[in-house]
Amino acid sequence: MVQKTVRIQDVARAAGVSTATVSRALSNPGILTEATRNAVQEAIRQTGYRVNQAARNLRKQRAGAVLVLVPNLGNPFFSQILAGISARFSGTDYAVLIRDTEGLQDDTALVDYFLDSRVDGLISLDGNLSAAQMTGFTAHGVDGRVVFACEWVHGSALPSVRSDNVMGARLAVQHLHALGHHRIAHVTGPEGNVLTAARREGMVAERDRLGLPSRAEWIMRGDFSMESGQAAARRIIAMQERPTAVFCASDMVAFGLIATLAEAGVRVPEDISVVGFDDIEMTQFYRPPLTTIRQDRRRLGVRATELLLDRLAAEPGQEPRDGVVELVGVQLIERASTAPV
Amino acid sequence: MVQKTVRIQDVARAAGVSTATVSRALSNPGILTEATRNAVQEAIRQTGYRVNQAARNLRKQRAGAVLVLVPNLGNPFFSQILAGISARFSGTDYAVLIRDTEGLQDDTALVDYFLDSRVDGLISLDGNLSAAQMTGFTAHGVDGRVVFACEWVHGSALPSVRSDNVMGARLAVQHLHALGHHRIAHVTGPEGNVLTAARREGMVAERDRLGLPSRAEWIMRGDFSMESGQAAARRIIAMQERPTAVFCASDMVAFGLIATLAEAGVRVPEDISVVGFDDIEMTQFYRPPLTTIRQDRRRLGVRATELLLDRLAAEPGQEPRDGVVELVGVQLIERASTAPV
DNA sequence: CTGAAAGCGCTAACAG
DNA sequence: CTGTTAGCGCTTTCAG
Repeated sequence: MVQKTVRIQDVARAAGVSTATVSRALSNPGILTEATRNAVQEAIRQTGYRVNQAARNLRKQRAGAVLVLVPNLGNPFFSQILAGISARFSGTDYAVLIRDTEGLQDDTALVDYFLDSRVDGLISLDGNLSAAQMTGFTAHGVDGRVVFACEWVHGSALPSVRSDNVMGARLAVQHLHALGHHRIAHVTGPEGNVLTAARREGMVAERDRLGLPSRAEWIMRGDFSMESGQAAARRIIAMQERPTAVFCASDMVAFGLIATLAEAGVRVPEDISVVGFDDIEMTQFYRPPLTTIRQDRRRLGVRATELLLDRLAAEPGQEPRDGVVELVGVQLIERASTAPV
Repeated sequence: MVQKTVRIQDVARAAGVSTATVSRALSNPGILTEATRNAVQEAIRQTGYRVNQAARNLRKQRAGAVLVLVPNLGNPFFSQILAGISARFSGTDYAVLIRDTEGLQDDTALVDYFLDSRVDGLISLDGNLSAAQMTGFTAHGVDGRVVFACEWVHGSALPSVRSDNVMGARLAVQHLHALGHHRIAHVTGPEGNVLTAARREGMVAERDRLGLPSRAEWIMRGDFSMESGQAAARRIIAMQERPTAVFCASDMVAFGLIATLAEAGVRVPEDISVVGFDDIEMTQFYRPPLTTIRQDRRRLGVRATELLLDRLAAEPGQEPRDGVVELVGVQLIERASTAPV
């Protein structure tokens, strides 16, 4: 700031009122006479005054910011959720800080962001926060200002907004079954991830409900990446008894799988049908366009933000404490990667 | 913050020193006796003291944050740049605020972020800031704390870190020429975008240098999106005299193009070779894997951050003012979407 | 309805 | 080397 900064006092002087009155004109104009209000407004215009947020925040004992934790900023999957969060916060007087949990040492306690008065709240897209981090929140009484989006922490009562992952998996299996598929494989996400568990659970439940055969080798561990799709494809190619369809825990996995099958001359959907999960932008122009389960990622972000805003508006210590789990609906998007057996 | 917050005064009392000494122990421990330093450190540990950043920043007349402007947070292209920025700032005491320029009204001046003491600096990935925004920076003397990454503002002297877009385009054309292609088309980015201009310029220059034929209809306007690739494919299919190769201004365009050509029975690379730009994650597992120009997006972010950190360290008004243009090298990545004529 | 005054928690002269 | 003191710029009682 090179410009000589104009302070509230300058406005007060220009308007011939006290600083308290200027402050009121800003935060609660209703309680002022129209005359004074106008005078102040005129003075503000003339001086080009802008309130110093740092000072206001200090005085109001708040940080004026929230932290968003992203497992991997480089992963495009999260960008739409971020966009939703960012959009919902715009217009509020909270700044949005973003941090990748990638390089997060376990000794850099997240709760320090609160203790340092750097943030008033936290939205985590990462469900793999350590137990130490979680107890840190509770120990310092900030757990009422933490919400999860997309992922969540297994066993934690903190509020979360998530897709209906179980339903998504069921829809995928139902769709394949309707096309006549019986031998359905699944490439999971990484072990220890809550989404992995939910999607696998839904897949297994629906498969069993429909009385479809199950073979251990048809459930392959992956990690949401294209490389894990590639690995799964290689295993499938080597199988004695190949599945006729594969449900992948993410679209990226599906891409890796399809590309690798194609290299080996296995065609999708003619030889094997493939369903993804997420419906990222690319799916539509992949070859073949991918049948997948759509998650409303933007809405995940928006709703998590609204949950947090509710909590930020509450008296400290009086935040709603019920373990909110808000389920966002998913949808089967039929494209060309699935076909009758 | 529910916990009763411990202030610097509490530490001072516990250590039997003044608050100034505690402050020194924090910022400049060297000037203290070992004895006092230890006493303070012990008191800090006992009390669990953490400095209130808001207060410190107010006192130091800084915001402790930087703003990153992203044209479209939902676009995965930017995530790697963000990751680089975020990584480089971690460890510094600057928070990273992220804002989408999508919903940005032109009357919400960006300079207000500075004037409200919300940020100390700005990195813009958006080169389409209005003239009003730009003059706002200069008028308020904050232009020494603004840098651009990836994109830049045409005609502005503000520092920027960018890929060597012209070279990238030349490499693409050279590669196609080396494969025997003469009739080379180009799908551009959106009009008015600096990247569009640079890449088209490089393409045209190299084409002419090699004495390759040029036809107006072979230069098709796009906007970096898959949809514009789709549109370009339709036009190509309808052409009397089709190009044998297409250089696309982005990988996304290439995906849309290839998928749409394929639908019409035009094969890549057998019938038409395609080169993209960016080398986003997906390219490797697209079908066919895409030949493209790699941009080091992470480095773009890291270097822009370092440029900004230099400026933030300078005395206000004394920031380096030379119009830095830092070029980051690009690289041709040969995959399977290109082949000899 | 408006003003005076007391800080929010910290750092940086300025003395000693 | 350490303490005293005066604010950073704002909001919010408490009087009037």
